[in-house]
Amino acid sequence: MVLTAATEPVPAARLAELHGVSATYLAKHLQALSRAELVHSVQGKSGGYVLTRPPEEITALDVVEAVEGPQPTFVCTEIRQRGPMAAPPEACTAPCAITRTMIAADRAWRAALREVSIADLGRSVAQDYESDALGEIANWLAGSVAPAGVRTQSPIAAPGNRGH
Amino acid sequence: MVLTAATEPVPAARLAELHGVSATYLAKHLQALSRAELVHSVQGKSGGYVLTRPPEEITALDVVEAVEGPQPTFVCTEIRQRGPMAAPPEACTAPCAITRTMIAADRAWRAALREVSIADLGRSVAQDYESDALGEIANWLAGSVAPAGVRTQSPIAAPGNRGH
DNA sequence: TCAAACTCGGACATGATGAATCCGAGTTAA
DNA sequence: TTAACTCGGATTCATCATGTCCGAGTTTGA
Repeated sequence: MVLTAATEPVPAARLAELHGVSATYLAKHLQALSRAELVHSVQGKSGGYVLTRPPEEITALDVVEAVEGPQPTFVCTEIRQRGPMAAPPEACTAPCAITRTMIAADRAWRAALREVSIADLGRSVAQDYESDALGEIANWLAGSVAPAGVRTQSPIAAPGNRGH
Repeated sequence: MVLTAATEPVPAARLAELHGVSATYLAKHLQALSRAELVHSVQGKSGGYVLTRPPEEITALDVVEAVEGPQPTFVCTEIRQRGPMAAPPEACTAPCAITRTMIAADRAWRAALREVSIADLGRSVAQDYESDALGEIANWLAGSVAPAGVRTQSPIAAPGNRGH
């Protein structure tokens, strides 16, 4: 969402400073977004990350699947094929009833995430704070380029910042 | 679902034998179902677990929330309140846009699970295998009561049965 | 042309959560 | 009264997510 406001490549370290989180860890997830072709990484001295598509064409589901993986959250262990009443393997070609239920719920979850785009999220925050927050962020990204040698240091991230 | 077919209390060990899984571990989750008031535990010599409600009134969501907990799967870490562009706490009374999106998806997931009952699942399996599977299971539960001392031993559960 | 500095990328420790287990308290049936 | 069998909570272990590090590659400026 921040990259929406940026006009030039933004380094991972800059994003981490903005959010007050670990730079190396944020980089890890940005790599996932890069693998998923959501952002394009440009290397070199003034490199960073850029969106590959307009924010209207990036859904929340795209982001979640990029970092969590596209595989469904429920995996069946086929206990129906175990124990004294085990069903024969040839009768277990299709997923079981419980699996079908979980898969259906999973689809509903993904469908809901597919409905909202990054652009939608940007508009939502603007409405929440009744100010052009993304514009201010864009300013901060452009400015605050510390002169050579002196780099603005972000405060230490609070321990135990369990994120998702 | 198995308890649907049973007419008498079923011990956790018996259920574990039927499914070919660890008895002690299955017991742990049955305790969760007991805490959630989905099953009632009767102690003593011929004790076990019994459903507290007719299977039509138990949804898949009830079971999932009983074992996973009712709290939403997404927790916000409030990174908007951190870093140089941190939003003031008084502006953060309501959940942020991303959190709202995740919560909405979570609701959709739970709604899908709420639509299917344990009774539905039982009918589904009967249809899947074109046989009264639950009836056969009920028979196995009633019979196969090994004479004193000799207890039918289930095969060792395959290692790495990662379940959900 | 060259060199230096800055970028991303994948490989490496650590901590927390879930998986699997054990033994004790309580109850029932004989 | 006793004895056996049940569930219940406290404990240990493995796995995954979290957090970190250093090397390969590229661009920019001199």
